[in-house]
Amino acid sequence: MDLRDLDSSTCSVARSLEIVGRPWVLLVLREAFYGLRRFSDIQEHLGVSRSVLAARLDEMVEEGLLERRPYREPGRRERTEYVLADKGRDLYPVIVALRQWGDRHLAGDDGVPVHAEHAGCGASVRAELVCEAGHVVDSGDVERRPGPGMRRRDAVAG
Amino acid sequence: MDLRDLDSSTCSVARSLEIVGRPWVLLVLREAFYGLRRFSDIQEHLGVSRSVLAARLDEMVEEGLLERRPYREPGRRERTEYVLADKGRDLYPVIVALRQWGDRHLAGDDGVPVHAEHAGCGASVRAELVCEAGHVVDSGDVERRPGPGMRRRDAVAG
DNA sequence: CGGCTGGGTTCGACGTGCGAACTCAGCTAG
DNA sequence: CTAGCTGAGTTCGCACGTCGAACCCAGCCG
Repeated sequence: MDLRDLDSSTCSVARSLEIVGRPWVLLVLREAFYGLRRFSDIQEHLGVSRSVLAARLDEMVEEGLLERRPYREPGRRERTEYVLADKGRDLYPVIVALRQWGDRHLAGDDGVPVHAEHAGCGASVRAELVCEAGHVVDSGDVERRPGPGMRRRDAVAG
Repeated sequence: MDLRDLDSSTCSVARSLEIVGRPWVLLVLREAFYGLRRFSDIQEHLGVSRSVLAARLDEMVEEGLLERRPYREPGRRERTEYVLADKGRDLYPVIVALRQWGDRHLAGDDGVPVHAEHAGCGASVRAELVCEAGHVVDSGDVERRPGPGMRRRDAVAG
C-alpha cells in the first residue's frame, strides 16, 4: 500500500486545517498568547474587520479553542473576554513552528520581534521534530509510512 | 514595553501566514511530502480545481517552496513535476504540529492514518517545543518577551 | 433623560476561489 | 498526413466570504 493512495480527507492535517486554516484564526490565537482578550483590543491590533472578527470568535468558541468569560472592571459594564482553552493552547507548537519558519526564510529585518522562553529555566524555546529515542530530527530524515487509520481512496473498508 | 504593543504585521507568524495560510498551500506541501509531484496526481488526490492548483503551484514556485523540474517518461511528452525545495521542506514541522493537533483533538476515528519515523533509528517522530537547555516544554510553560526586532504599533522608531 | 462607549450586527461592494468548459502541444495510431 | 488522445494549463461566469462603514443596543455617567 502506497501513501499516495491515502484518502486526503481522512488526514489529520486536512481536518486541522478546516478549523485552523480559516483566515485570522491563528492570528487571533497569537493575540491570545500575547495576552489580548478583549474584542476591541484584538480587532484594533489585528486590523481585522469587526464583522469577521465576531464571526471568527464565535466559531472558535464553538470549536473549543477559546472560552468566553464575563469580565467586569469597576464602574464599567460587564464585558466578554476570550481566553485560551486547552484545545487552543495546544496549537502553540504550530504557531512557534510558523514563527521559526518566518524568522528563517522571511527575515530581512532587524531580528526576532518576540522571544519565547521556558518558564522553568529561562532558555529560549523552539519547535523541533524529535523522535521517541530523543534525537532531534531533521526534516529531510523523516520516512512516512501508512498507519493504522489509513484508508484507501477507492475502498470503503480495508 | 508590552507585548500587546507589538505591531502585528512585523510578526513572523503573520508574514508566514501570508504565504502558508493561502488555501491549499499546506495540503499541496503535504502531498509533496507523500511523494506526489505531478500536476494531475496532486489535483486528483486533493480534489482541488485545476485553475486554483495551477495558480497555487505558480505562487509556490515563485516563493521558493517548490521547484519546477522537467521530467520525461519514455515515449511520453516532457512534463513538469514539482519537487520540494528547502524552503518548503522546512515547513515540515508545521505540518507535523498540525497533524498532531488533529490526531489529539479531532480524533474520533480509527487511529493515525500516517506514521512518520526517523530515518536514522526508526522511532516515531513528533513535533515538540524544546528549550535550549534540552527540556521538552509544555505549551503552558512558555513566557513571551519582546525581542530585538520588536516594533511599537504607534512609534516608527523606538 | 440624553449622550457616550464597548461590543457587536447589518449591508452593499468588491475580490477571490470555485467547477466546467475550452485551448494547446506533443505523442501515437491509422 | 491526419485524427484523436492526454496532460497541463487558461478562461469564464457564478457564488461565497471579506471588507469598511453605518447602524444598533445595553449599561453607565453627567
